[in-house]
Amino acid sequence: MEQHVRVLQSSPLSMQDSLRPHLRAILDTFEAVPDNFEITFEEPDRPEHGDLATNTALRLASVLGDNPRSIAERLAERLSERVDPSRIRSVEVAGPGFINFRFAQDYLFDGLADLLAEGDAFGQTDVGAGQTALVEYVSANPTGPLNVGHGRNAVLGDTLATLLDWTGYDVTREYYYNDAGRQMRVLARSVRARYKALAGAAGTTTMTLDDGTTVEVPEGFPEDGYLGQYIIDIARDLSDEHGDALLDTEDLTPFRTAAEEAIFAEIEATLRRLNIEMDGFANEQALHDDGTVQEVLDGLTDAGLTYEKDGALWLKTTAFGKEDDTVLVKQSGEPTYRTPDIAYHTTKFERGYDLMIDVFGADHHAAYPDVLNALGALGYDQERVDVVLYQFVTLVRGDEPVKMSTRRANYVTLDDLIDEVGADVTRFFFLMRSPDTHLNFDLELAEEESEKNPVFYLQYAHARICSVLDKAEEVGFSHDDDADLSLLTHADEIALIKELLRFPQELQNAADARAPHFVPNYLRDVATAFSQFYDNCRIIGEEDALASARMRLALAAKTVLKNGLTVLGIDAPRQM
RNA sequence: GCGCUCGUAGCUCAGUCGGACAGAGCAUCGGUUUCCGGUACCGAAGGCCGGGGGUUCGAAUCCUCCCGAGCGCACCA
Repeated sequence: MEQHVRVLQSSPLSMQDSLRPHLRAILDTFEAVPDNFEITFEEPDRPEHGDLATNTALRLASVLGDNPRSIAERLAERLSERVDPSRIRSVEVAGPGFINFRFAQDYLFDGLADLLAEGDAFGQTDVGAGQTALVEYVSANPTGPLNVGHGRNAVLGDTLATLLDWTGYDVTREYYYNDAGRQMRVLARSVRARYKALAGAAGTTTMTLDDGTTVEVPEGFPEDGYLGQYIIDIARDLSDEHGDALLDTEDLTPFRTAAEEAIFAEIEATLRRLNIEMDGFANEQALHDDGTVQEVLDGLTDAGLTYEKDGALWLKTTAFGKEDDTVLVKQSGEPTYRTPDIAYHTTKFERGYDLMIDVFGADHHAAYPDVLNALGALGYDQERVDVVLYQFVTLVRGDEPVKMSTRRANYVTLDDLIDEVGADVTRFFFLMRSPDTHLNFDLELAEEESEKNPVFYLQYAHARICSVLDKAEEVGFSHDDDADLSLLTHADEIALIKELLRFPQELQNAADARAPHFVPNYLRDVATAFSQFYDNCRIIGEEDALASARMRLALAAKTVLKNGLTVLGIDAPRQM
């Protein structure tokens, strides 16, 4: 905890924490104020409203039956007597009854010194210390290359994991896939048909797709088989390795295994390009093999939540408020995807995670409540599972939507996207919007390496600071850590310091709200504040003491940009 | 029909405990450089926050009804 206090010492969060007890003590002297009255602070939008504000008086008006302005006056007067003048410069009543606080400059300089001392670790907090978190993401079944939607999932999940890591959690990144169901069977049959065709053991036939067009496929190719070129490549590899030896085998296993391995290798390679490395993989088959799936079925049955009908086993989801019950085990004896999914989640609980986050596409929204409710029925605390849903991605090029057909596998793959715009831009564009909004990914804008492209604005600011610091050192200036930071009194210097000190809180908010997009938005503000400072405050040419102090401030800005981009998984280049 | 997400400037979007005159980027128009990276900075213009009703001292934010968009509503995942 000592670490936590030290890290946050300079941020507005700790200022709130230090002001709150004072205000609480004052409120305690008012009979009518309930003990559980919540004291809240906000960071005002406008500088003339100070650095921190509270609406306490406004909210007490009805409770006390007095006008908010006069309540505020009384509170402010007593607060002024209590606060530490080395941290708070002024306490004022403003507007309808807000109490505005202004930070003392020494408080800012101390914060800046702390920031510089922490360096690469600045921004880390330990509010999650001692807690473990599992983030499940990507979780695409290995039936083909990752698409653009998987990309949003992957980048969101990865960044959420990093955010939790930076806020103190012990984080595990996990990828779950279904390797036991129908999809993998269709995949194996698709490969087998291609393999037979390559060996000359199958003729060709035509198949009509949903859009009315026809394609040539081998005889025996599944109705809903996978049409991509990668299937043929896998078949060819099998043919090279085994010759005709697999022609007569009825067992799909060699085809399935070969496909799974080949496709997984591709998926992992794609993820690696995006700086994504999973800690572990979990698969459905293992849950069947070790009996977890059966335990779940037994548990739900013991809870009285299942029944048999039409040869299938049903889950009474109506008991959770749904319109219809849903099938757990099909007539065929095979479970639906839901059942192993519940089983998988029980393994997360059994492994003892305090927090479990699932990243799912919007198309899952109807399904996950069943999983959560089933977990609740099995005695697990569903509050510990948090589902982050993201809306779909549309690729556009200027005004033109990019047409895609999943069926034909002629969609733009995630690899194609990375080839076209690069990993940094890919990550940034997926992260800069709220998961809740439908994402328009503009390839034209993404490819533009100019000021129009927000990721370059941040990278440019970082590169520029590196360049300026190098130049200043070349001509004989230095930024010792004993520089006198109190020389930084220009309005743009103060504004930049305040912006930089918000970083730990900003990461905290992003982690708490599961909202990675807070970070790109914040970093843009940092880059803007730096640019304004840079425009109005020279370094080279100033007297040594001031130049040193400004170099320290530039270094601090560089640190925040670098750390922020690191959290986003994006490179912070020294030059563009 | 039901459910989820969304509807904010010309475009793409912030605004996540309801707060003080609604923000950013791009696009448009205008300005800034003897000087550290102008891929920058400053300014202007641009909004009945989809619409109606309600709660509140106060609503883009909460409730309700309507309109519109996307996604779901499988013994597919």
